[in-house]
Amino acid sequence: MTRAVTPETTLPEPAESRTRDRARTEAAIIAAARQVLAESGFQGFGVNAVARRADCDKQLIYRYFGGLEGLVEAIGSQLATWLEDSLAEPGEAPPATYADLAERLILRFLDALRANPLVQKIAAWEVADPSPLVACLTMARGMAMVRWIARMRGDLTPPAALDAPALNVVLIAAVQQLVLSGASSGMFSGVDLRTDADWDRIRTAVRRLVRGAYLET
Amino acid sequence: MTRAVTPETTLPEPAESRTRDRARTEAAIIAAARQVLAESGFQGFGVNAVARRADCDKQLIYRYFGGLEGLVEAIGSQLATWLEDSLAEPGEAPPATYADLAERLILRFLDALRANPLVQKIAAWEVADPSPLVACLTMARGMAMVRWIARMRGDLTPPAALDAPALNVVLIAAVQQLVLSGASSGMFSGVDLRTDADWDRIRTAVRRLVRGAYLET
DNA sequence: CCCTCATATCACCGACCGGTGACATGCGTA
DNA sequence: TACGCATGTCACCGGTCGGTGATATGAGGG
Repeated sequence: MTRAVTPETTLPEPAESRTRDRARTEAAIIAAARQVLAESGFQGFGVNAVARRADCDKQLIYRYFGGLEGLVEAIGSQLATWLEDSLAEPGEAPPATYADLAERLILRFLDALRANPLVQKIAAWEVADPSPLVACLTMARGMAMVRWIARMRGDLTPPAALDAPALNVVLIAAVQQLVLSGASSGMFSGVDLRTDADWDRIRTAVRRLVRGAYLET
Repeated sequence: MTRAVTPETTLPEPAESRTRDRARTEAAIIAAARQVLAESGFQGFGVNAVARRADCDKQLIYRYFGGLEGLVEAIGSQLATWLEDSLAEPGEAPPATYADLAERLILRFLDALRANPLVQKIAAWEVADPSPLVACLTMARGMAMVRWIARMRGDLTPPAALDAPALNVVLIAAVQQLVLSGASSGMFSGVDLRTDADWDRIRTAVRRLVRGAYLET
């Protein structure tokens, strides 16, 4: 025991110290941030938690990203493209009517959001804490949504007498709220949102609402 | 300066020291808790913040309520009755059809929630942080909702072929998400939610959805 | 080979948090 | 009047947070 500073207890692998590769470290930090956010939500999302998860010093977050702000921006820029990919369905026949389009839109969004804890946590973050930190994420998510809708719409036009954007946004909002509530508490307003059968009820109701709104004279 | 412990700087009114009234103090603490929650959200909702706002020592929160848990329960028990009162409209003609009932239900809920920052913050809390602390609030809110719906429904019965609870819960969820997003960021998915005109768009869309779902053959 | 600099780590700071024990004080009562 | 207890106050603890300056260390170029 020449140097009794007791640092050896924390170093099981002293030979392989560290890769010393900035790009790799940055990627690890971003991945850690996404994991922390997806698992713990924006509560407990901070420099310390991300650094712990990435197994590096938090100083690197400040050096490479300029703090949490820059890190969140980096996540946001990734998120936009990733979200669109997650929503797109490559070999799908284009919808025949606008009601078909709207129905497919809403139900696809339901499945995609339900399968994505990270986006769920971001959406919850948006409503629970209107901090400037989350503004870029909100923006990225919103732009991805409208681009996806525009691309999926193609040249279909909604009935002129209807406010299709308002109708769609109401149903999108419904899906988002139900998915968030289902993920957090398993129900909403007395209706269970756990099993696939529960969600089939919701899907049926959504279909009914879309059909009734768009197909009626 | 006989006792130079410097406590005089913090006592501008030494004569009126304090009322020494437990019931009054408890009420002040509950009121402070509701204010903190309504203004700052569940972030920054803690013993220290509430005690500061109530202008008393946080020790009293532990003594009188057994900690934050008991305080939240006290708020929850108040909330249930208060919510129902806020939603009820005394001298209102009963709805003629189930579609009328549903439409009135949804739109009333929209206005009531939009006017209540406290309930908004509680709703946001529910989806953002599924902690046991908020469970009683969720419960109180849910029970108030179903009682209110049952009381408003009277003896009207929905069309047998429809899953009315599912349809209603979808629209209630939509309203809640839109109100929360509007309050936090002023928009949702690219649609503005600030002015009364914006909300009239939403109301029209909701009406259209209700009519289409319930009145169609 | 050595020097340099980017990379990574460490130690520390002030602030705030939830929680608790000890103390002061005034009200009701014996 | 004097005591006891409920009410109110204060100081302190351990812990975590965001943020920063100083320092080690390894890779690559002269």
